[in-house]
Amino acid sequence: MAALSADASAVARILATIRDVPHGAVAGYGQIARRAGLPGRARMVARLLAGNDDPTLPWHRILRSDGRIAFPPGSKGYLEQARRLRAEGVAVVNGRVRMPRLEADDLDAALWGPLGKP
DNA sequence: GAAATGACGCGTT
DNA sequence: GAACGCGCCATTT
Repeated sequence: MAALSADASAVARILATIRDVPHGAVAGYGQIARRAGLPGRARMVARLLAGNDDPTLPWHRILRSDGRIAFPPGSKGYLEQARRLRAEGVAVVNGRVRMPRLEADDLDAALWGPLGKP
């Protein structure tokens, strides 16, 4: 049937990219989308996580570009994500993660390797 | 087919 | 750094 959701290949790439984020590290929606070969589809990544059914998917490592938790402060998802991040050694203050800045730039290159650079 | 919605991003103020 | 506004993408009503 029918292609109900977005292309399965795109979804697979996104999920694979998320899974590639190592323990204790964080990444942004747009970052994931870009690495998955879907620039500008940050929202698609969010939608995927919203409907994700995979408990093994490290969704808690995905944050906004500002390094902030995407959930509204005080909500269940917010607390859950913050709790999980801290459990991995990630410092979360006021719903904001303290570190992406230094790694954000290096992250995609450092973890997954040089993409459009050198 | 138009309008509304949402785990987003970026530039401005 | 926070608040605002506009743009972008995909699904739903």
